[in-house]
Amino acid sequence: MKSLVKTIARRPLSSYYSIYTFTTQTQISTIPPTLIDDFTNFCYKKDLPRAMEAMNSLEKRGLRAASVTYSELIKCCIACGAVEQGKRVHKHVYSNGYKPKTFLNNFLLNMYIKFDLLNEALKLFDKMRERNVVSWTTIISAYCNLKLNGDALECLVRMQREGVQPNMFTLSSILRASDCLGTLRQLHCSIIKYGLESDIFVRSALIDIYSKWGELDNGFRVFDEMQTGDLVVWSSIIGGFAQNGNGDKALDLFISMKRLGFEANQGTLTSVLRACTGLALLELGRQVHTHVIKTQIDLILNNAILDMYCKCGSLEDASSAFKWMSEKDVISWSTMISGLAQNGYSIEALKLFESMKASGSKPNYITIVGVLFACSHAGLLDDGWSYFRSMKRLYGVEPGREHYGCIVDLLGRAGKFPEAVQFIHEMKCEPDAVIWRTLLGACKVHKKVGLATYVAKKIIELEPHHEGTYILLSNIYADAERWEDVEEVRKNFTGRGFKKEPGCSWIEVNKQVHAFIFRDEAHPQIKFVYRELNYLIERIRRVGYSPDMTFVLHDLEGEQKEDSLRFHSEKLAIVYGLMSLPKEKPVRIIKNLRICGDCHTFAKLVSKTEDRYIVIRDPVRYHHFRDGTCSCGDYW
DNA sequence: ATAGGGTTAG
Repeated sequence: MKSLVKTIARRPLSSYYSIYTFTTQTQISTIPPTLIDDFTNFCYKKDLPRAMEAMNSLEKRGLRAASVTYSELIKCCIACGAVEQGKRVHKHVYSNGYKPKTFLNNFLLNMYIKFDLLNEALKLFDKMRERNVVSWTTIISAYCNLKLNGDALECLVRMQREGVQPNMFTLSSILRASDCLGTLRQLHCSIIKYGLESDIFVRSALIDIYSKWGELDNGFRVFDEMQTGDLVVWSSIIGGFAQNGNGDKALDLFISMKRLGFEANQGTLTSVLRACTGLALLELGRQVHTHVIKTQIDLILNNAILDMYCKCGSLEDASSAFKWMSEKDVISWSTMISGLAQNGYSIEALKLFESMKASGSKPNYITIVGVLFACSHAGLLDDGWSYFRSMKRLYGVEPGREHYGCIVDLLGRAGKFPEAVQFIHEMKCEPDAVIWRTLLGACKVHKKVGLATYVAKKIIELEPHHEGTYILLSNIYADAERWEDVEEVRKNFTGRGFKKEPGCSWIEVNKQVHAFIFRDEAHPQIKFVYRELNYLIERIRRVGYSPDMTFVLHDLEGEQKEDSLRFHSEKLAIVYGLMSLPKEKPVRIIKNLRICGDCHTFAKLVSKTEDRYIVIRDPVRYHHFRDGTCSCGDYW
């Protein structure tokens, strides 16, 4: 009403009367300035319903507010997710042949993108007279979000041909669209050319994308030259190392970041947890968990916590964290199912899968991998087959390499070799080295030397540089005491410039990691460890232990053979754990190579004679030793 | 007005 008085007061007295009479006849809304003011106020107050009403009234009278007012209203529609209202605004803005300014069009573009209406946005975009860098960036980032990388890159060319130069917004957004390293390098060149490398958004995007393309070195270079950075840049580089299996470096950087006074958020801590997961640092991971539990845990962080506990072999912690989660998504369920399966709790994993379905959560590709893995791990041939055969129909998931791999494993473990080979040939995709190596693993378990030779040849054709293949094959020959063949493989292996990676096992004691490397005597207490180990071997010899010589890679003689077995790194780590941890604490060992049969027997017997719970994580499987048995059922 | 990092398998 205030504005009404003002307007009227400015007019000469005669027209005051005429307006007054006029309004009483045709309702108050004919007085335009009031309406526009009200409209503006409603928009700024985010009162969508009344703003829309006011806009309709304006429209009826062919009136229009200022562009900023409309942009406020569009923001309001976006915030409320009001699609229909948004479209009405669009129509109104364009009514009576009016041509809105570019910035208002950009607001409309942005609105359609936020509403996932790319086509509407494109229709508008094509009609716009002027398209500035914001218009282009809006479209490009929409393409990037939809993973339409080609379209995004094409836009980058088109905009420049129209004379619009990309800015830091454009480039930080389009980096994700790199379809190969070449593209990435070209984009990086453009960034340098436009002098945008120091922008923190561009920097974090560069670090991230280099890391995703496996060239973290380049990402680190960008990071290292940094003068100014923020939490996201730090998180990108920490995440990069964590995702590329360099947990050490990730944790180092995390410490540097903290020293500079940055407070980690949930995103950063998710990466830190992933680093703990990779290194199997249960105690450090637990520390992160207890820290975040006091503040805030979102779904992604919670999932990372679950995974950390599973991969550190502590299913008790994982299950309880899972139970307390207020919200669970497919990833939570899948993590838990795979975690149980990998740790040898197949039945529990399958039960959890049933609960998942009952909860209404829809299994995805990865969930089914976990389910099939559970079946193959426990040798549940029939269940595995039936899940595999019905996955498409029941869950809409087309079988892929990983699923085929599980079935090959399932058949191989069951000793059904003709079926496994036939299955591989009938798969819908070309068998790769991973599939054949699965079969090779089964050959080892069932001592199928002949088939192993054939399979290994296939693998070496496909992947000549994979060390694991040679080691596996040589062990298969050693098993069969075919020493000439062992020597042949060894020659082939070293001839290609490989060296067998030394076995390394580590254990976390009192927030410190103690690593033991085969034939390495650097550990300060190594003498005591050896002494204890000898006592221990004597004790378990009495309950029937005799070193199993077939697990020595090279053809050595008698005593020497036993010595090299005796000092396998996991035995040293186990002994150290027994010596330094209280009896009720599990001895958790992590190692870089697969566990050998002799160490496996050793661990089983020790768990019995010493009455200890021992967990060993090797690169592919978990072994929980309790009371003389292992969760893997001696099948790995 | 437009932009960046975090979770499941292999």
